[in-house]
Amino acid sequence: MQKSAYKTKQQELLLSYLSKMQGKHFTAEEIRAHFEAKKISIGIATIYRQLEKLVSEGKIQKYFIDENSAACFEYAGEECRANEKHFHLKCELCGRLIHLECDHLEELGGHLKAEHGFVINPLRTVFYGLCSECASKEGENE
Amino acid sequence: MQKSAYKTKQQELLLSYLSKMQGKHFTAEEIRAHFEAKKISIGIATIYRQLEKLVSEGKIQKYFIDENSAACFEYAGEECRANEKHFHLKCELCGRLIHLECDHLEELGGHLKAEHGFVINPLRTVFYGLCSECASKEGENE
DNA sequence: TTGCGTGCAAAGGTTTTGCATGGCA
DNA sequence: TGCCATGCAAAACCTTTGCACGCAA
Repeated sequence: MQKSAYKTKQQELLLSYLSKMQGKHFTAEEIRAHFEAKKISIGIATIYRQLEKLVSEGKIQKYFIDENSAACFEYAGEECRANEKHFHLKCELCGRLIHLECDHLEELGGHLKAEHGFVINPLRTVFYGLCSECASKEGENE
Repeated sequence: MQKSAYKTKQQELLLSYLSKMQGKHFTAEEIRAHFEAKKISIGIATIYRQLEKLVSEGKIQKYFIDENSAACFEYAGEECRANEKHFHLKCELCGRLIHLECDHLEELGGHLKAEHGFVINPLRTVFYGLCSECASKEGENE
């Protein structure tokens, strides 16, 4: 299970970049483009392999935003990991991804566990719907 | 907006099949295989086009279960459509997809709207986590 | 007859994999 | 030196699209 015997430059670069950008999301391609802009070339395959490893180690998370677009990754800070209140909202109209911390959601987790035996994973769960701006726009038209 | 001027055999077959299988989920490929087994050949492109139309009409829903596997579709019964309490839970371990109706979740929708201006779409939102069985198994190991 | 829906094949995009090379220990 | 990680290219996968044909109205 412990196979990451070697430390490499790409590994470090990647992790340090992600950790500096807490609270933001990235696709594999965006990461590659970022380093390319800095004249650092990292193969896309390497990025995918590193991200996969980091996900399995719990250092970053992977989100499914849209099935036809690329997966999003985000650094999991220490606070964030132990946080049952942090959820993601995805607007179906404008595509915005919103971070939300709310006690009510923590409560929801407790309820699902107590009443339904389901242990929710806030790090992977995404709520779909309409953000406030798009919802009010929609309201005008209907 | 109303362009479905024509009724076709494939259309009927597809909708009647999906409506008979309420509460179950299908991928486009599974649908194709089902009809092939019955010696009825429907092109995969046609299935995708029909499903897309049915989704935009609200007759079926589309779920993102895993980003690297195919999208899942499910018939939206009348009761189901007007239902703010119907949510899906996806077990990350055993892969099971659970249907859940719960007043608490309806309340959650109200809270998100009132406090955060976010209008949740229950038909697309999937909660990830561990089902009761997998959660208890995990508990033993830890 | 008109034109939408179908089917096939090709294209599109994201992610994975095989294999030779390079770098860490 | 030994072996993991990298990089490139090719493959795999799901989904969309272009185009000609067939079928519904």
